[in-house]
Amino acid sequence: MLIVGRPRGFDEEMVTAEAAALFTTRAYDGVGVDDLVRHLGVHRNSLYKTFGSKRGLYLAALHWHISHALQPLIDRLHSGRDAEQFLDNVIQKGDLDLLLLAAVERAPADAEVAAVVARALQLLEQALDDVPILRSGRTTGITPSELLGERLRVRVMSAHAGTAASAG
Amino acid sequence: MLIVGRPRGFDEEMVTAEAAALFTTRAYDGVGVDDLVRHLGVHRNSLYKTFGSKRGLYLAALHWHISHALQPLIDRLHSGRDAEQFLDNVIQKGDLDLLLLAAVERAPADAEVAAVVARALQLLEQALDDVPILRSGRTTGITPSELLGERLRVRVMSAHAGTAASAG
DNA sequence: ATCGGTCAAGAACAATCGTTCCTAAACTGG
DNA sequence: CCAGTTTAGGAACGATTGTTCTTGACCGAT
Repeated sequence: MLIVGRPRGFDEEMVTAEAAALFTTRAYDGVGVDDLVRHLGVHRNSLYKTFGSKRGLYLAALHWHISHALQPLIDRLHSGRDAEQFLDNVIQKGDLDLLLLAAVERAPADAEVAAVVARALQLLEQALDDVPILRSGRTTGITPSELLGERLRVRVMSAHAGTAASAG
Repeated sequence: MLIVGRPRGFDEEMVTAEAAALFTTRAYDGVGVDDLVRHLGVHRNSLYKTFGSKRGLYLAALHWHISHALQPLIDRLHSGRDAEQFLDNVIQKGDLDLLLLAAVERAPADAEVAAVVARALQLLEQALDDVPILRSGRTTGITPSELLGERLRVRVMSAHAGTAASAG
């Protein structure tokens, strides 16, 4: 027994990570299965065999995002090491953009996403509560709302930057 | 001259307002033209004749939202009348949710939306800067980021509420 | 009453959506 | 080498996407 069959030609976690990257750039409905197949290099059948559905892949990507982007930030906040750098990466580089998109766009339409995002925000809030962060010279608390809100603004300005440089 | 032809069977601004309501609940790609036709009571041809495309209708709805939801808030902030009530409606009732969705989901994909949203956030920031708002007993400034970020959180929690009442 | 114009109603368009089916390929245990 | 099991490849599914075409209803001016 314990017959395995043909081995996989892809790394499941790597595929999940790249799917997360795709779902970060465009919204859920804006990413087609064709896009996923193209960018991930994995064929339809394998995706459906592994993740069950497009939604399953999205949920996997969301969980990966929380484990590999949110959790490290929370850890740093609790330890105090490089916390500011991580927070800056959230705001400037968009390290939590998938969570941001899930919160604004997906959560109202998908109850499971709403639950996952709510839990994530709760964990983030606890981490931010425990460790007041040095912000712009003053020691003050910062909430998940402020963090994601600030990221939201930078994201919009970044999208606007490439459009009109001379506009007021 | 000045021949008019058959009169319209719908109010353009009312249709724009209802479209705004639809684009607030679901994301842009999540709202089909069929949905618009169904909920607005206006037929395809009329929509395309009036707004040119689905995107045109969305942009009209976004502009309407800014004129009829954001601008009144800005006016109240400058006059100081009922400002807190309006801010609370933004956070609790989601009076700026279309702007929130446009900022997070649509702006990165549509340059014109990015420009409109950036301008809107700029106007909101000026209004919030001019008039410090009394918040939770303390007089302190509030930024658009904090406002929309707080709304984001309430929105997620609201979506999560109907799902699991006993979950921690 | 007839023409020029706009609007309404619905069928129809090609394209894309998420998903499934079928067959060949690649591996392990007998 | 053959049976058994899993993945890869690609065509194909019905449904829905945004958009356009066709036909007829309605209005103001001649």
